[in-house]
Parts: sequence; C-alpha cells; structure tokens
Amino acid sequence: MDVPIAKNRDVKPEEYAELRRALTLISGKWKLEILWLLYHRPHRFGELLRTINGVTQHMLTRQLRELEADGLVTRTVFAEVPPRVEYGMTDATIALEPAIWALMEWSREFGTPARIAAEAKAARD
Amino acid sequence: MDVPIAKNRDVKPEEYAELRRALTLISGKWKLEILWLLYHRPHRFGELLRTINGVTQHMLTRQLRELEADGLVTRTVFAEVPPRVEYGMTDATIALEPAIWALMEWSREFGTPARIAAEAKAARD
DNA sequence: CTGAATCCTTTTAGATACTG
DNA sequence: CAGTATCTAAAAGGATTCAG
Repeated sequence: MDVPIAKNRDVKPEEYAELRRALTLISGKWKLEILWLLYHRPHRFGELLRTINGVTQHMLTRQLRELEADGLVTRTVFAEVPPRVEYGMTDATIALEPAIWALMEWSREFGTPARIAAEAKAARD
Repeated sequence: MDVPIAKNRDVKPEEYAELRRALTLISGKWKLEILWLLYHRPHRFGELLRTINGVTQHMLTRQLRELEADGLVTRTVFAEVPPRVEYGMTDATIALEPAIWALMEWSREFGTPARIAAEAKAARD
C-alpha cells in the first residue's frame, strides 16, 4: 500500500494487452473455483463437478479446456475402465497465487458494493 | 511465492463471488488504461480519449460510468463554458494498486502464450 | 465416468449519428 | 467539450441431448 505503482514505472502500450490477457485467463465464471480446488490437490472431473456449486458438465469441460490451453491446468488421462481424468497445477498456476491473493484481499476490503459506493461518495464530497 | 495461499486458509463460497466481482470491476477492455492514467494524475474526458489508443467516445463514456458506479473513479463536473469534467482516483482505486501490480508481474512472467504453452508441455512430461 | 454436439440467451464491445 | 441514442456484431454463458 506504501508503494504506488504509478510512481515506480510506466507501462508500455503492449503491456496493457498482456495484462488484459492475464485477466481474461482467470475471468471465466468458474475458473477461480477450479484453480482454488487444484491448489489444494489434483482433482478428477467428477470431483470438480460435484464440488463446484452450480456449474454444469458442459461449462466445466469448457473452462477446463480453456485453462488447459492457457497452461493453467494439466490434464492427465488414465487408461482405465471406467475412464479417469485428473487435473492439476502448472508452474504458471503456482506463480499466479500472489496475484489472486492480492485481489482477494482487495475484494474483502473494497469489493462490497455498499462499501465501494460509500468510498466513492466520500471522495466526491 | 513462498506463501502458497491454499496452505494458509480456505475460501468460503461467498468469497468466490466477491473475488469474481473484483475481477469484473477491472475486466472492461479499457479500464486498466483508464485507471493507470488516473494513477498519475486526474484527467479530463478529452485527454483520456486522445491518450488511449483505439477507444471510441462511446466506449470511453461507458467504461467511465461503470468505474464511477463501482467507486473506482471520481467524476467532477465544473460549471464552465465550455464544460469541463475531470476524473480522478478513490481510496478503492489506490488500494487496488498492489493487486494490479501482482497481476502485471505474473503477466510478464507467464502471460505470453508461447511461454505458457511451454510450461504446460513441460508439466505434462 | 468423462465429454462432445447443438441450439439458445445474455453480456460486452463497437460503429455511427446527433446534442446541451 | 463531453456526452446521448440507436443499431449491429461478437463473445460468454447455459440447457439439453447424445456417446465412447
């Protein structure tokens, strides 16, 4: 909090695109839940489906495919009957933790609509 | 990096929604550019329009309105002719800096598609 | 058990013209 | 100068059905 970003460096135009891309990678509706569960341990598809409240089979598959394509989860297929698929972390996933943590801290402080509205009002006065 | 989030605490279901909301707040296509410029100093509408490459008047207005509604920018109208409107930071904006910084760090390390793909491949092997 | 295919709704972004 | 009003396009999310 004592380290204003803007005072430290400028941002090149291309970096905005990269930063936006980073946001896109984790902005899927279920991706944070998925990643969080995987931070604890590898999970099977059915485990994720049962654990994540409200997600459909279709959406879970799609979010996992996107995460996999972006290198944020690993997908391991075991040649068994019945089939077993396990999802796990990558180095990129692990490196993402501090950013998620920082966002969660901020969300707890300022993420509440009422609180944010109050802050804005106070700033206007 | 030495502090795995998952090892420290669990996340309540409601917190996922809050975290997703935080992401939504900053996920607009032009919001990061806007916030970054405002971190340096207050800007007028026309200044933002000229400085941010590729944004249209319409989109800039909409993104600013959303940021304002979310308490991430202040909007000050000066009763002058011609009209002058200035946008600035709020406490919530300032508190957001560390999270943006963390995301940008991660993006520089893992945000490149090629790099991410390589990481994923290495993890699979 | 894991997931692909199809169709549909909602959200977000953008282009264009007009205004106090 | 700083917007608003329409309209259109693209992306994201979701329900349902079928399959190795």
